[in-house]
Amino acid sequence: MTESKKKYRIGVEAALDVISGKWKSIVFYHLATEKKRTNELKNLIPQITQKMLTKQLRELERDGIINRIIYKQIPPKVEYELTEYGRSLKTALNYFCEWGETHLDKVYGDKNSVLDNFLDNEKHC
Amino acid sequence: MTESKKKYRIGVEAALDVISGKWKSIVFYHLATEKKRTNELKNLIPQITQKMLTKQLRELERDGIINRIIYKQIPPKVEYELTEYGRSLKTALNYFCEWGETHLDKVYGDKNSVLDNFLDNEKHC
DNA sequence: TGCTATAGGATCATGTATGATCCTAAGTTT
DNA sequence: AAACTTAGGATCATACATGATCCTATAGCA
Repeated sequence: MTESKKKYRIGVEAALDVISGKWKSIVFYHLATEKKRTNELKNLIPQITQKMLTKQLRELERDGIINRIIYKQIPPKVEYELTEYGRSLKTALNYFCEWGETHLDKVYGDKNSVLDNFLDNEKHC
Repeated sequence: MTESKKKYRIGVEAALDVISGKWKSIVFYHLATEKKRTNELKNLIPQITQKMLTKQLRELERDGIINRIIYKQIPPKVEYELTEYGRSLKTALNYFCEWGETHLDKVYGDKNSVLDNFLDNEKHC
């Protein structure tokens, strides 16, 4: 996704370029419900470093998935939200999420033994 | 996907572990139509090295996505086919593929300028 | 005997993604 | 004036994914 005119063989490759990686799907997930400030995201994903978070957000922005909303104030305030285009990814990701949970059930007997319970009160998919 | 009891936050992460990587989706795609011998796959994906192909196939097999069929003969003959479970990924991947093609259209104006035409005669999704 | 065909193992090299740590700007509050 | 707050840049280190190249087993056939 970085080089100009990278070659793809099937659409899946292009989609994976946009959403794969260690953090992107999680960031997407959190933004899917509503827009969030940088620090909110950081708190929702404690293990991510500042640098990685920024990098993922930049790439998602470059790919048109999220908007970056800058408030002119000190201390700085920045919010991120899904774009309309980003929301169009939801359906596909939802199928992926369902399949993934089924897969975890299959591999571990019970998906809840490996799914962090940080989202207990929300739906995962 | 390699460690035992890796932690996930959402199902998407588990699904991505199974199908992301530089070659997996392509291998899956080729097996989605019908089973293939190792060398057939190698020829369909000329850029992949023998080592990488074998590695992807082993991982897909470990994750229950494909079957490895060994014919007891010399020279060796091995075929790979999607399992029933592997076929259950098709729907989700199809959505991903459609979205990916749309994305390429959006980014490059025309997806066909970046999609290798090695599949001209077949559907991409 | 020596060659071919097929699947894949072994070794070493490189590239890309991720991570840890420290630094900055500039208003506001004390 | 000093400390606080927030977003994120800069640097250096490491881990993991991918790649290039060479080697092997074995039966059949020329």
